[in-house]
Amino acid sequence: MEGPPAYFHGNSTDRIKVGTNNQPLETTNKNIFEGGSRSSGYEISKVKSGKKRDKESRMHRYAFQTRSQVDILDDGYRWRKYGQKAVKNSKFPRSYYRCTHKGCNVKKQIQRLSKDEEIVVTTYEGMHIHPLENNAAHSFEQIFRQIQTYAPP
DNA sequence: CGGTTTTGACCCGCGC
DNA sequence: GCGCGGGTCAAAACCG
Repeated sequence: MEGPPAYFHGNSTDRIKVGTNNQPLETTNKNIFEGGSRSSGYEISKVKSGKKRDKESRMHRYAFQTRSQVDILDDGYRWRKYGQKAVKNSKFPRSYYRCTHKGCNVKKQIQRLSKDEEIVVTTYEGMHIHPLENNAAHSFEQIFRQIQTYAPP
């Protein structure tokens, strides 16, 4: 398996602190509820046959684009990476993270656009049922703040 | 040592 | 029915 981008190779443990606006951070909030042309498994309307316990997990989906050099944004939660797949239209692989809470099944996808490698699309799926770490909540709040107040040159 | 990343395999829905 | 594309699992490696 060769082909992982440089940023994946080198610093996978390197997490960006949101409070540190060292690099330009351009963010655009947009919700993607597309499901039209392709089946990407976006919306699970009906469950089917007694497969396994299937709860309403893929309900709240929210994604925002971030212009950053790092993929992992510190939102104050603990994430465990459980997969990485290459997307068809993207030159870069998509990473799958899951919240490491007890009973909190929140998932998170991180994808980088092939055209603009500076743009990182982060997609959240589900709702957290557990409070944030001590005072890490400020991280997420600051992310939101930067989303709305950033003014591109 | 424990938690997490890594990476290939496996699964599932859909289109041909 | 098979192949494709995307999503998840699980075992070993890895790092504090």
